[in-house]
Amino acid sequence: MITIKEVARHAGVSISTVSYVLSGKRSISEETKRRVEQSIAALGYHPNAGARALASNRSRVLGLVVPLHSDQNLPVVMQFVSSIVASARDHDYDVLLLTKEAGPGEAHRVIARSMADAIIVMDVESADPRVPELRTVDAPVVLLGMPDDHEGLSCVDLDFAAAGRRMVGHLADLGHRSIALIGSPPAVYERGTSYAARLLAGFQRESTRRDLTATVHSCAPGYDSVAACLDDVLHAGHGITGLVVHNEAVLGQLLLELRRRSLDVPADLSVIALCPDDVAVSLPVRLTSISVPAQELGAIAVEMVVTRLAQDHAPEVRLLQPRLTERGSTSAR
Amino acid sequence: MITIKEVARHAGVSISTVSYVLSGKRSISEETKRRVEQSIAALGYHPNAGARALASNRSRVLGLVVPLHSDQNLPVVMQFVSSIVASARDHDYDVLLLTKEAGPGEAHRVIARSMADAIIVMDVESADPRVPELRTVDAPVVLLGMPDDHEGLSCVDLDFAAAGRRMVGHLADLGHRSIALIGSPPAVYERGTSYAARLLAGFQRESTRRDLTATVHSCAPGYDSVAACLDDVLHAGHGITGLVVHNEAVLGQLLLELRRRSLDVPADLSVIALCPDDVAVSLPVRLTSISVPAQELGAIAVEMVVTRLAQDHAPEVRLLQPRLTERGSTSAR
DNA sequence: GCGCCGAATCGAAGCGCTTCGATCGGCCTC
DNA sequence: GAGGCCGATCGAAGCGCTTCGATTCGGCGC
Repeated sequence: MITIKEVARHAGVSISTVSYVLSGKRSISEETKRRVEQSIAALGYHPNAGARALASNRSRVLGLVVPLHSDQNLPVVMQFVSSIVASARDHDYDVLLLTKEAGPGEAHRVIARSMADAIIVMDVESADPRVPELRTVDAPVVLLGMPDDHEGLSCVDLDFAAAGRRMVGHLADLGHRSIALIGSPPAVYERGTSYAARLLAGFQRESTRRDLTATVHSCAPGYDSVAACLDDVLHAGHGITGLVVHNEAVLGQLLLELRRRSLDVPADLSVIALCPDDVAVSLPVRLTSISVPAQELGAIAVEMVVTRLAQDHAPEVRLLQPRLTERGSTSAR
Repeated sequence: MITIKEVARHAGVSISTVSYVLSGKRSISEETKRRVEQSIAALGYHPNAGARALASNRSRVLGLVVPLHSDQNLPVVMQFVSSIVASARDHDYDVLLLTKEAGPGEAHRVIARSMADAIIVMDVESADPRVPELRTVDAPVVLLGMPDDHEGLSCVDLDFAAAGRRMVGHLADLGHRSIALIGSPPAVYERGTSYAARLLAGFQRESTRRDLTATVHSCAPGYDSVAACLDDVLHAGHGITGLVVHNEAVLGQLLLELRRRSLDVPADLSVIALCPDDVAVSLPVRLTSISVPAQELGAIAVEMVVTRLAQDHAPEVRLLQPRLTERGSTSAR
């Protein structure tokens, strides 16, 4: 193994000079810098991470708690992970993979052992049992998702309430007077998944404000339950003309079922969904949608963590405003 | 931060004694061990990972290269990751997340800096460009998947050739004389994805051996291309009665299309697939299938890596034998 | 009773890096 | 021309751990 000592000897300078060339924390003459860099390249030197961590008290590693057994949307989970890893690398951090399933103790462990400098937690729910534990972690923690009680913690999330309002507003602007929300399976609401509840609240608030007739239906995946749900929605007698869907798993089945019933989208029924863009464009009908900007949220989470590592900083909640993309699955009434 | 020094003082022993209690590398009297353990608990001591890595020259971290932008099967990717992380933790290792997308240099980097002790690479393809680079990594490397040229590298994978033979054999045993393989999209074969080619080879070999009429069809996802593919399969004039499917993405669409054509499974057509068990059971027709035993493969990969870390060990290829689960989607002819 | 052995423990030397103070010229100022 | 200052560099003290002798001590064989 090539050490800094050998680089120093090769370049004819002291160890500390090499270190300062690497870190840029003191001024070094151009000439010396060049020689050192040449030696580093010539010898193929790579600083030892353990030694660096020990001396500097910084591991340059971020702990990331990922839901691996998630019943949720895997592509979105992957998008988050991928943008977090990429952003972390941009800031010269590596990512240590912790699993939600292994429990909240993991975050403590890696921080206590100085394996990581900070923690990012994905898939945080409304009444997430991990939150109290996370509050006691002695390092910056950023949550992706917003628990009800986020006192003292930093969070990043889509503004689901705004998304709910926005989708209702979109339909209302087109003249729809009677709409329905097709939400997540009952289990999701019972679990108190934060975003589902927030979207629902936004949906209802805007419906009331706009004086629309609005019904709410939670819907389990599966051909039969989708059909049953649709029966509910359509035969409630409200003459529903607009559908807000917040349940990616059933989108495909729903559209198929509509087609089977010879209901045209958007002529007979306008449909707007909250789902990833790639899903919205790959369905039998291209859907007007709001997407979860996973890339962006991940990058923001990393930035928040990095900021807090540089200097301490009060906890902060950042809610990203939804962006709606029209794709023709909604039309004026 | 509590250090080993404070533990030693608290327990009234030397630093090295505490270290030996922790590592068990020298014998320590019961009495002393007890006192030290009490002190550790009382003070809430956690060994500093950087210091440990520096002194012992072992990070107790595994680098895992994950395909994050994979167009493949995300649930399976997740199963791999999840079993690898769990197995690693069982062996007291942590997992550093590296992405396939960031390139093969990442493996080099983390090893050169001693951030990880070994590397596990997922989603290795037939002519994987990463392989030559990986061969030069100065640490144990285990591949999940088998490149054509795996000289000097350790690999773990399902025996796809055996899986192909087994599925053909299953249909042949039931009396089918004319069968078809519905394979992956053309792109997968062009990319030379190892497992697709190996399954195909097994399929063809066993078909020949059993003297069956066998055709091969690659199939892109999407409602239309599935229908077109099915036209190909059925109207080729061979009177096909059995279908081997190695293309998880189209399974659902395929079964729907069969239903649309009023072809009953298994009365009119026997179908056997290679897909995860949960997919096999959640489709409109429960499928007889061979699954990719991701859990097991991940665990084996970790074990191989850990073994090679304990003592060096020649490269080795481990191919797991396929297990077929009957679910009634195939019947005698 | 002496030497020897093994079990239990200690002390100290690193592991490879960061960082703080000190040093050393050269140059500017008055 | 002395004093002061600043940029560039060096030396050494850790960071918290592992590990290799060395040491101590009680018991054992003869």
